[in-house]
Amino acid sequence: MPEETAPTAPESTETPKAQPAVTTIAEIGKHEGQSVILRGWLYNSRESGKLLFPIFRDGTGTIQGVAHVKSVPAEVFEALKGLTQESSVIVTGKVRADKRAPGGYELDVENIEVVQRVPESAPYPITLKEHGVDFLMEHRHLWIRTPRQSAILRIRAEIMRATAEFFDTGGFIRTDPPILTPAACEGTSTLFPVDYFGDQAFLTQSGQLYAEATALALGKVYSFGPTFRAEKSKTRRHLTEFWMVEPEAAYMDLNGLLELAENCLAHIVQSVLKNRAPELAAIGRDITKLEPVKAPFPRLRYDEAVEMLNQAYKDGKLENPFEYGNDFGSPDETWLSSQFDRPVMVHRYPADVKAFYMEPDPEDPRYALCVDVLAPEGYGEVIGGSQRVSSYELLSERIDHHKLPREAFEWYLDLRRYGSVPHSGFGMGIERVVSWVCGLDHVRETIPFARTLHRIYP
RNA sequence: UCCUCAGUAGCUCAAUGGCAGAGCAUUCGGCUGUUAACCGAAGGGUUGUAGGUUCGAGUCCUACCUGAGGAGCCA
Repeated sequence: MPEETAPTAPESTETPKAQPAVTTIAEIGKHEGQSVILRGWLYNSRESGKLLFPIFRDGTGTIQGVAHVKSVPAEVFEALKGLTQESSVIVTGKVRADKRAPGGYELDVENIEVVQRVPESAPYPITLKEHGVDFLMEHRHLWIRTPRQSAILRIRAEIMRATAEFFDTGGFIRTDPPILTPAACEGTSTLFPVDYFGDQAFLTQSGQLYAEATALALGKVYSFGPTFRAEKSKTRRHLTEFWMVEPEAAYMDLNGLLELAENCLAHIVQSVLKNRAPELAAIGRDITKLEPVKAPFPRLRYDEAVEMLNQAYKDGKLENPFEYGNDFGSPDETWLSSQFDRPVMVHRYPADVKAFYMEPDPEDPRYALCVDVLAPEGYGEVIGGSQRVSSYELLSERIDHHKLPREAFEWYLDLRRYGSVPHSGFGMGIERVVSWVCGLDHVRETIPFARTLHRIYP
């Protein structure tokens, strides 16, 4: 955490005496008893006659200021009195510990410079009162200023940092795939078309196939970037643009992949617990639900998971019976994941319901060497991965069988022509991980500007 | 694409088929420890759109528009 760098205090060409230090609200405890400068915004203010209680925020937290008509210069009192919500201010004040303050400190205001005053005629639209989701999303550019939303975005940043740290320190080389692609990677999802100098191109829906190529070049790799799905999904788990991390490793089998997935998620969750405890508290997250998230995770074969679902149906815990051979539906995943105190890894699904590039289990080729990792508390799938088909003949056959455009996959087949090896990888949806770690009920709050079926503004 | 629900003041919501309301926000006034501060007053409306039923529609009917939640598909 780098210290705040030197201020460019725009005021005073006067006495070059000892200037109060510029600091942040998060660091304010280090300056108890001293005068400091905070640069931020007016979050809210309460007024009681001759006594004003402006609440400031600066992106790192909030702190209540106190200004009495007799304790500050008249022009300072006037500037503060009736100051509008979210006006930007540079405030000087003395830090005082106070048991009544939620953060432990208050600021006795000494001076204030109003950088920009929000006019009364067009007041800040987001009040401290309740708002509907649609209104908040329409004002997302302002909604992210609220303590809860900024805490979520800080946790998101920590999750992304810890993810990169996990792979960087684990010998994985970051090799980002193209975002503009010539054809469907998996041939299933709906893609966003783009005009590419007169040719049809698409926004990527997965970097996996490219990661396979870089893995065979560099050994262990990962990609980390945005992904696009044009599916008309309208649920709390879907975005049309989301961030995915995709590790891929040569000579790694399914067992290695399972270990990688559980270690990755455990590292992420433990990092957030360690480095973002105040933010977790700010959003009211029950951290006893996160503390058990350590390797090893429970592992279930698809067949075992199906048995559990059948029993749950018999016991009346599930509305609909599960039909063997299908992929799990959303209610099935929700119920399964809620049976464990940490993510559960379901592996070896029937090959028929899985993607064409997944390696069949040599012990029983009706099953695929794949895994879905389901987060607890009903959050469902956060990771999907598999060992990849390494045989040229089998992959070639699968491409034909799925009626994929063969010429678009020639380069991918080359990976099996020239030094093919067993290799594995997975994709992890960052927003779903953030949603689970934060205990949110919708992924749209996990990214600064969510792109959903009916929203591309702001 | 399918199912369900919702659209009334800037925001959150009320209103039995019978005068369009409240809280917050804004403006004005009051208040020396407030915690979404409080007290008093004022301004603020084409009830999503278009038709229909009715003496009378925010309310009932039809269509459409917009959005939300779920299913499917996925991360």
